[in-house]
Amino acid sequence: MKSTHRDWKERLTSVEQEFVELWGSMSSLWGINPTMARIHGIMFITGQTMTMDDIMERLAISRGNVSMNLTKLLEWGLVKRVHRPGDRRDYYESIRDVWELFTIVATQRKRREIDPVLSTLRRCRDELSPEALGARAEEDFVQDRAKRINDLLKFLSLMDSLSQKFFESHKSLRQAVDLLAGDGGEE
Amino acid sequence: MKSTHRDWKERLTSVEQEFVELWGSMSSLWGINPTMARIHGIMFITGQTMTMDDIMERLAISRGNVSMNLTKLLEWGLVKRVHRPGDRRDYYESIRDVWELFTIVATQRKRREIDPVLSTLRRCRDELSPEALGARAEEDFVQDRAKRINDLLKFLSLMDSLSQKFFESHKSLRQAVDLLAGDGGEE
DNA sequence: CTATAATTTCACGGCTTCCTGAAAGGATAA
DNA sequence: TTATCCTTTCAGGAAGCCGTGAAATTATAG
Repeated sequence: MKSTHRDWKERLTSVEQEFVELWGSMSSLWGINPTMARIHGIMFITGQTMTMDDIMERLAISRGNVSMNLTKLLEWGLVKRVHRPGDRRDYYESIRDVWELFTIVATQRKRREIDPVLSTLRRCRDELSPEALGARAEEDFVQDRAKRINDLLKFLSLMDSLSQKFFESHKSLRQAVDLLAGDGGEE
Repeated sequence: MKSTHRDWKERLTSVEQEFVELWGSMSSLWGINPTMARIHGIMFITGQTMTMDDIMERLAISRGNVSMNLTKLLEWGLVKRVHRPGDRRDYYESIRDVWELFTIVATQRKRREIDPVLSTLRRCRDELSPEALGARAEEDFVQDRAKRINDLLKFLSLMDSLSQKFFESHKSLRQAVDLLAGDGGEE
């Protein structure tokens, strides 16, 4: 019962490690690369502000790698740079709030991936319109393709506006959920 | 005004091509590879049933590639195999309905990626519980990590059940949307 | 301004993922 | 059964992505 101090610290570290790997494997879901996710993960789970050297050591990766991925994380807005008086080094810390995290990821993916898809689809639609094809737009072949594209556009626009509404109301939704759920665990 | 026949057919094909490339570039959003998405795309946009040779020719890829990716598409349930009497070859066709498509993709991603994440997170939570760590679970360090993991679990479980409800009601939601929207285009 | 500390950039190499084409496997008709 | 047609499998190779480490750049202290 004496040497448990080292024990539980090691246990804690190994859980952190497990979490970081989990975060890394989720990266495809976020649309980022595994290392970028891991760097975020280690700061998120520990809640610590870290220097590049801390991260290099903890994840056993090179300085360049850390630098490049931190830059991306800053661009995404998932991580913030902070300074300490009397210390030249840059420190970094993760956004802490889960809802905010999720909102950022969803917003970025929408902007980077979904919006371009929508505009390409609209261009496809216009290329099949009577304005572009004249009377030939009446052909069954054309009508058929046009209908599919329109159905897609309708659907994606709907999803888009639904998610928009969801995120706009996320603060109140969150309050509601917190109230309803109390502090009573997850399930 | 005579030679427009070739013209508009080419225009149509080029729009189809554009769509297929769009579908390919969306693949990361779906969690599949670009070729798999393209194969699905060409069947979806044309609405045709196709043989392996049709697809090989249209996308300029090898037989083995088509075969492997069709197998995956069948596993996902995005494509069905159909037969024609008096023809030995296998024909394939895409699911037509946009909502069904989306439901399938979302369900598969959940099963393949989100569910495993949830169970790993639960394991992390249990490893930080008093049952596993004894009195050390009271330490601030541990409490802190445990809280983050619990917040995450709460959040993800909520999202999970929300999306569950969304998909369960997708038929009625769809009817409602169709009714409300009429046939009046996308925006 | 110079020296030093910290960070960023980027060419190169390693790794993973994907694709090809040929060979094996399977099904149908004769 | 054998011949023919079609599909699947898989070893090897190509292509793209990712990480490294050293050099270049930037920032700060003296």
